[in-house]
Amino acid sequence: MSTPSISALSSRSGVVSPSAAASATVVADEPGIGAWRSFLHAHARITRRLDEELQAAHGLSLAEYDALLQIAHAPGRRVRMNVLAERVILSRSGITRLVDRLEAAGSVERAACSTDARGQEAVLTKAGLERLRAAATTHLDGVRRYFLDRLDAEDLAALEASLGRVSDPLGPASRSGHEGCAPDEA
Amino acid sequence: MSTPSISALSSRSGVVSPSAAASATVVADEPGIGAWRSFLHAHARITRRLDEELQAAHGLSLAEYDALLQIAHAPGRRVRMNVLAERVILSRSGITRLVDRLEAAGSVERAACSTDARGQEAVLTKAGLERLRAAATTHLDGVRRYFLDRLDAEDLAALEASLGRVSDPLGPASRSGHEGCAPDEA
DNA sequence: TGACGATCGTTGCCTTGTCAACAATCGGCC
DNA sequence: GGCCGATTGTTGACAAGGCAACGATCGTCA
Repeated sequence: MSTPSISALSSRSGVVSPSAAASATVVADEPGIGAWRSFLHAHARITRRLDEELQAAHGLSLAEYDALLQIAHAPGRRVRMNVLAERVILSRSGITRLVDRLEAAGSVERAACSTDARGQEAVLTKAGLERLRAAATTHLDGVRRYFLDRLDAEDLAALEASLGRVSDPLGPASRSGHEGCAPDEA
Repeated sequence: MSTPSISALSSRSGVVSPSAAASATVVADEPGIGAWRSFLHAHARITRRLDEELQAAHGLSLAEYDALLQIAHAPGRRVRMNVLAERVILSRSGITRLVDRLEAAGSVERAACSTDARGQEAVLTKAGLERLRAAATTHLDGVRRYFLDRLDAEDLAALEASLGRVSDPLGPASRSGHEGCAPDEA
């Protein structure tokens, strides 16, 4: 588990020091790089913390928590592996294995998809829902402490707008609007 | 390589639908969660893209790039493993292995630390510097395309301020101000 | 109806990074 | 000076996730 780090990646100043010998310039700097570094740093620190807390308190990684949440939100509390992978931002094999774990833990069950014989759905169990509920308090508490509480409403609005703009199309991105197989739950 | 996903993690609405049967409420929602989700999403998308590009063009992961950059910025182009780990946000073992790779590629060399017999330093080689320079153009170009160009100066300033505030102390964080062993390069 | 490319979920193999344990060394305190 | 806890870098064992390949199925088009 844990966050993969990624970390920062840019420069500070074009020239290290006037006295530094040979080739002093490493990488040209640029306005805005500071924001980028803050972005990476904040992400690395916060997600690491959140993951630790979630793991310690409920034995869930952030990705697993997210998967449970996505399933819980879907109509019928079931989602095709397919779309789950997309939402949690994992490869198909990654989702297969993540669901394996959740299934082994009894939080999720697999079910054949009624309209597509190739398909599998991940269905949230009662135990899974319970686990998610418990984990949510821990998680949301962390998000508040590390993120929300440090920003006022204005900051949050600005952040959401900026970051939303940043991640929107991002090149040749595919987007499907489907959900699962079952139309809905009774 | 690639980004570890992490993904989003919160809720949309407290109640799924008035018609949804049994326990409809999954997780309580909260103002600001939208910003948080944007944050995670933007990070996942962008770093994945940047990592792919860097990997394809120069065979470097984002973490490796960052490590090279950190070393290049240090006085003498050398850094203690110790502090390098801290800056790249990796565990000590993680840094050992990352430097192993860079060393195998000829981008870095290990050297004993003059003032602490336990210590090792990662020293940037000429080839490493060259590689970093080449990679930097690719990388900075990506950062611009995916991040900087989508935000105006005001957004960037706001982002930097907000995110900086968010990642600052973050609880019991240690901070050392050291650099390496050698005072500086001739 | 049958053939053919596309899609779905899974699996084997690989890479990356973590944790725990280790030997070597440091630093302080007696 | 010598002991003892703390720190440093490395290693072994492991978890997580990606890619490529697979068998099964779908959808389309002839």
